Amino acid sequence: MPRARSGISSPIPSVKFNEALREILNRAIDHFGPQNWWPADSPFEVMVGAILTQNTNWLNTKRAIENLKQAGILNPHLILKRRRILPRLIRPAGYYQLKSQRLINFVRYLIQQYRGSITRMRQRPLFMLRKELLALPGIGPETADSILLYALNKRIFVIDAYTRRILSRHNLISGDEDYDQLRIRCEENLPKRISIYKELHAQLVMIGKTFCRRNDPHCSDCPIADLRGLS
DNA sequence: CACCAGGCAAGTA
DNA sequence: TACTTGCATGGT
Repeated sequence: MPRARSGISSPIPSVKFNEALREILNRAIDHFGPQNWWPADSPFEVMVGAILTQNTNWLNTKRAIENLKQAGILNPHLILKRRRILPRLIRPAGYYQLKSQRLINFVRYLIQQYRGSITRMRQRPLFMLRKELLALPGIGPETADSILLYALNKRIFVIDAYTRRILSRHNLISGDEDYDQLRIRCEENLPKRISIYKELHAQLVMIGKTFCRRNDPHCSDCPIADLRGLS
């Protein structure tokens, strides 16, 4: 029997949730093809992208990254050295003052703790890194986990607005879980494989961008339109 | 024109 | 703890 105790709603039994995640992943891959995220030429570019794309359209983020490449400063030391020109270069990504400072703080951390070496950074265990990243200003849970999963190849699942909206609209979660509750619930119901975590998050973003906008959900030809948890 | 985008932090009560 | 607001550009 489903438990409904003490006012805490538990939308769906776990045994169904894992099947739902599997089904979402399989159907999305059928529909969109494998995404092989994160789209970037280097782990450092992933990190920069993760910060620049906060609440920002990916196309605008790409423009900002392209500007950094064009200027030849897409590495920790040069970003620090040329920090004065950052706002102009990353302008298309929006919040450019804020994000310039976030990038500067981040590369300072990378240089001071790891001499700018991502290889050295990767030696450190997952949850020590997560704690360090979350202590930096402007690095919240989603940004931290994106960096950990896609730049450092650590096994942690990324929750974003699309993930929450899609699972919520399909009644697979109640929607009021906090970030870590939702992350852990997903991790518990997924094969413990980094490649699965990477691909599922990528596919959820594809579904979200294409079929599950804030307003205007044209969910008719969405590959998971018929998936529903609970009732 | 309004609304949105691969968040986060600071302020308020 | 639970809301609200600022940050800002470019697409639809």
